[in-house]
Amino acid sequence: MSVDHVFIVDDDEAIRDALSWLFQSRGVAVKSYDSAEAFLKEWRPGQSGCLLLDIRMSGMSGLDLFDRLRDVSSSLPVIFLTGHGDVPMAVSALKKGAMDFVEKPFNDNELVDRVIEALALSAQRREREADTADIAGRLAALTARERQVMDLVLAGKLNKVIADDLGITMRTVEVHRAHVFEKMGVKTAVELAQLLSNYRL
Amino acid sequence: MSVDHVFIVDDDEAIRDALSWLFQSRGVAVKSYDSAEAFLKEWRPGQSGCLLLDIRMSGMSGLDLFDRLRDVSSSLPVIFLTGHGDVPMAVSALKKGAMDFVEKPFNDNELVDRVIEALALSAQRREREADTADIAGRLAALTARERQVMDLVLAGKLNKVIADDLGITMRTVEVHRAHVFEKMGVKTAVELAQLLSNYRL
DNA sequence: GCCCATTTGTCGGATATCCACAATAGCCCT
DNA sequence: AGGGCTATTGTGGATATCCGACAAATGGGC
Repeated sequence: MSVDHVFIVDDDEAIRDALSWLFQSRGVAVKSYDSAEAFLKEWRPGQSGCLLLDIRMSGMSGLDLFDRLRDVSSSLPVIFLTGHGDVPMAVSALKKGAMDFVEKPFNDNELVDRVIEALALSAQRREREADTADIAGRLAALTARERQVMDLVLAGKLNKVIADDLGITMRTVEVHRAHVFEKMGVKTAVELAQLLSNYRL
Repeated sequence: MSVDHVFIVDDDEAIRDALSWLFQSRGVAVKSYDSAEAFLKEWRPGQSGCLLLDIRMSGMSGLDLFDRLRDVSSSLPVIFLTGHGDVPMAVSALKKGAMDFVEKPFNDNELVDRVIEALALSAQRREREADTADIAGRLAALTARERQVMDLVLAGKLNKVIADDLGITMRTVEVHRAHVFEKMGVKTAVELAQLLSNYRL
């Protein structure tokens, strides 16, 4: 099983070393990068962990990298580190979904706490995404007709009504309905509703 | 129908006047207060609108008022205004759920846009809360036994199994089930599941 | 005593579930 | 072209479940 890493992206070697030492001494695995580009080269969506991101860097800035990650719909929690941040920058980053925005020099213990929080969040998100992907996969296995029937079942309609709506026999509806239940791994319409309600959004 | 107001809380009369003029000229209703205490005296939970809150005030500070509103679980969106804010303060406010954190001097158009966003959010929250309260009310009307039966129904169990679990007759379960459906205003178990899935959390 | 919650019962119709058997159409692969 | 597979649709019948109306007994609280 892959351990969740803290990804450190900072062009200042002294900072990288200090952060690496800090987290490794607390038993948290670390990977360091000296630029946003270097991180992007290794990063694969789906990896979970926590990104510690310096804002001011030569080349791609931390904010640019953040936007890029949002584009690929990464759910990686991001904590910004900055030496010369201002209020509008912090507000903008947080409103865009950053987990935190910390000024250097930072308090070691607080930072570690935030990172551990973020790692927990990331693991939780990953789990949730795995569930969602699982559901999505099962939904994709449904045929178009089965999907239609399922939607009507979830609308609380009776098989007879569904048959009318689709212009087919009740018996056919029953077959589709049974297939939907089988493919989705449930035994009743209520279970199906519960399953989808938790993961549709 | 009550119009959504912008509530301005600032101890600087010049700011209050400027903001009042700004919003009234854009057709947004305004109520001004010269202190957090004055606002709290008039404020009733459930009112929707948007709070424009100065941080530095004599007496109760804006942050104190914000915390107080959170305690009474107010869903009023809050936009902080500040002349001398720093990054940690902004970060803290946003992480606690403030909608925005704006430094003076502010851009009129941007502020108005944010406020209009906030008013929309507030209206949406209010609607959602009304729905939730409605559901909560119906749930409260259920007897203990009906609630038990409902939970088992939502677990996808058959009446026969529910009867076994509760040590009562199937017929009795049917009666409770019918009462639950009637009180919750639904006709099928699936509708019940849909209803609760959207408002339970 | 009255109201309500809880429990139980019967009867019958409407619905849903399950199974066996069967047919048509479209697809991929050989 | 032929064979296999899936999706789709159909029939008939047996069984289980759900639902509504009518009825009634018990116990608690006002």
